[in-house]
Amino acid sequence: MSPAAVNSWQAVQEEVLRRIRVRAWKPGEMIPNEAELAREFGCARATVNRALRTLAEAGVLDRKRRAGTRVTLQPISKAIIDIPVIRREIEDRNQRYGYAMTFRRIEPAPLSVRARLRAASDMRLLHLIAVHLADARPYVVEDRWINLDAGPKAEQVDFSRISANEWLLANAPYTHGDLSISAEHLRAEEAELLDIDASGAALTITRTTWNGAQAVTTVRLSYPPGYRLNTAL
Amino acid sequence: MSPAAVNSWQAVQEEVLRRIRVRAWKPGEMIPNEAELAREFGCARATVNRALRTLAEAGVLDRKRRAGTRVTLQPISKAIIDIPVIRREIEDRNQRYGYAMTFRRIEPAPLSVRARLRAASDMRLLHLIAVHLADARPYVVEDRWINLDAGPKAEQVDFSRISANEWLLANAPYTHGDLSISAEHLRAEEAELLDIDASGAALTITRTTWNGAQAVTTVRLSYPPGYRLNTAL
DNA sequence: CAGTGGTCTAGACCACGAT
DNA sequence: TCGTGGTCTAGACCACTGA
Repeated sequence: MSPAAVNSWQAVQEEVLRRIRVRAWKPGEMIPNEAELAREFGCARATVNRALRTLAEAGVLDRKRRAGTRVTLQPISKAIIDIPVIRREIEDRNQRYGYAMTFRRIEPAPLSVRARLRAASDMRLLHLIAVHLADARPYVVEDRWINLDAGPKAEQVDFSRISANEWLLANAPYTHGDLSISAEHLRAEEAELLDIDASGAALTITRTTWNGAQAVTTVRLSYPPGYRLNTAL
Repeated sequence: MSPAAVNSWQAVQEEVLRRIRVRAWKPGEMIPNEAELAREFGCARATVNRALRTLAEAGVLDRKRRAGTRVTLQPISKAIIDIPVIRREIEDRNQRYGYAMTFRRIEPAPLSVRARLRAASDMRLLHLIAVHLADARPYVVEDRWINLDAGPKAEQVDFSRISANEWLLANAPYTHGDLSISAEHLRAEEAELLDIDASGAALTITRTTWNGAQAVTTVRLSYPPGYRLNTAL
């Protein structure tokens, strides 16, 4: 009656997914507990645990102590978007990477930027604008503010030679951050840097990072029309 | 000399992250192997394994059998974006959910849609356009094609009463899919449905799902200007 | 308060792949 | 070839929380 032993956690996961797909276990329904499944599959409970825990992280199952495990009623797809260093993003496309800084000044930030950084008005900020190039063609515009109070070394760095993107990664550790994706009208100067009509819709990624309570940097990346972020489900 | 026992995998993970942040272990460098760390921390190797494996999944470490574990040279941030059912997305914002279908026809698909579905020209496709409302105001436009060869029941469903978004989730299982995010110029009819100026930039999510080799559905969600996808890093 | 998932342990075997 | 991470096991204790 019982099937051949299913004794790898991937195999358990596959079998569980199969039962969910064929509606043997329906959305919202409880499934047997770990000990029971371990007995059925002829494997250790830890193996079942690994399989079910991973499915819960993926949003397929809901698990609660004492209450047991049930199939998620309204699964939330989790789209995992990889955000690589820009140089690498370009080189992975087999294009030649290039970079040009077009603006650098220590200046007071506009309110919108101060809000992102939760910054007092007296925070010393370095403002950089740069273009990243793929095969000598504009690929993305980077508009960045760096908190000099957090890492004063940044003031001495020659950002016309190394991109802030890379320098910060290697020199400014952060503990956490947030990221936001939106569609924006290209600003005139960004359109000019990207060498396209000003009429386009730009995919924009805004990222702000912190080291403990201290803001490190905030950056706004504007990609030209046509750019897509892709992921598998 | 050795610290108090670090015997939860989260504690091990914290300590490893701390060492990376303070540059005790530098990017590109090898770190001690699992057995050694287990000895140092006074815990089982499985505990160290769980901590390091999770960090590798997060892109902080690179692990290879025999070659050992090293700190990732250029970490790829993985932004995890939750894509909930639209009804839930709206209700989670404490707004009242509403829905209106504005178009329904079985018709041949344009080339762009056939390409997404990898569809032959004779595939029977149901085309739906609908608006989802938050507090009676347009929230997102859904432009969907459903493969009737995959689930013929869809032809009988009254999609003016239940959104395809929800019906498919409950009735059309899929094994895999892909998702793409881009910024698009709003089409005139979409702008009208969203009740805004046609000049805006729309964040667009395109999702296609498959059941085995068979296409299930493809959908294009167009959000009005100002919409943001957020995530923590 | 009792049943469920969450985790840790000590030991074992194995797959991979750098050398 | 052989050291490293990947995984499985059997058993144990614990934290949470629903009944």
